[in-house]
Amino acid sequence: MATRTDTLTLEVVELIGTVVARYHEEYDRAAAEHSLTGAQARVLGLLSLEPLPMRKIAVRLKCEPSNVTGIVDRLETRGLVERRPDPADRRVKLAAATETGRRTARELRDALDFAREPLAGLSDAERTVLRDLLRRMLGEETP
Amino acid sequence: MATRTDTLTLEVVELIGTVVARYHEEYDRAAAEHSLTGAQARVLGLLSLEPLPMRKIAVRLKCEPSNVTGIVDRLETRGLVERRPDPADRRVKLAAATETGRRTARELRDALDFAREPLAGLSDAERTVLRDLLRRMLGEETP
DNA sequence: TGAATATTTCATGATGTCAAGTAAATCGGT
DNA sequence: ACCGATTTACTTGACATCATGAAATATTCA
Repeated sequence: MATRTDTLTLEVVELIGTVVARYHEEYDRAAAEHSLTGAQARVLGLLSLEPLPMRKIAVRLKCEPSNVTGIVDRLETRGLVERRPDPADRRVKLAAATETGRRTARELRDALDFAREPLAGLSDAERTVLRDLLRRMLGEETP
Repeated sequence: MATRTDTLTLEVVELIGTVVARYHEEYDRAAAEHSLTGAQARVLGLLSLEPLPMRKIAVRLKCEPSNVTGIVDRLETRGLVERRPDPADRRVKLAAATETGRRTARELRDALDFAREPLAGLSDAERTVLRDLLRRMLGEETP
């Protein structure tokens, strides 16, 4: 059984820290190429899949709804997103990506090669092992 | 050979995204328990290992030196960090963790169970595989 | 009608950038 | 070795973004 401080475990923890750092670097760099911040890119990515009420964006981002107002404001100013009324509930405003917004989101996704490219160096079998280990690490049961 | 969009690769990419999100949740939660922000906790963690000039902190954080001034200011106000002159170069200010700061940093590290605890569910052999796969993903050669 | 919900606005603080300023070290020519 | 010019380290100030929380408004629901 591993102690809390055995070398192997600490090594893996540090590697995960590096993965996290690398992921953010890549994400922010890709966003910056479109003059977007990380938060804006994240919201735009969500809205490129489907329109969402402000409330749900806040839940996904794990932040206060009042914060989302500003982020969507900035995206809307740049014509990447628009607010629509929800026909079913007049309290709700749906934020939806515009055509320009969807195009930008697509370019962003394509630029996010951080994980994809290095994974090309692994075989299918290795990728499968990695997937299963990550799943167990995250407490998801292998289906 | 994997295409850019094969299911397995996308699955792994998404898992890594989840790992990143989980990591930050845990990190910020642990920091918040000590009334620290993520950035403050990160700097305190660095300084608990060794005193560093402001410049080097900025390099580690990949941000502007002017930003570090504020973060260290706040840590200093709370008595967790102090600024010392560098005897070798009077332009330089060394930021160093105080005794209180080192204790806080230690508690923070102990609270960061995100990666350690779920890793306990993996065998030594599995951890070794995970370590090697992560290393290759990060482009580090296995020593 | 009264409670709960969705959004916005405002105040505040932390973080991030950039430009300008001060102090100290270093470099190059004499 | 000296001195002026450049570089380096840090801070300050102005400004944008992100984050929280409290209060205001509009709407829905019980």
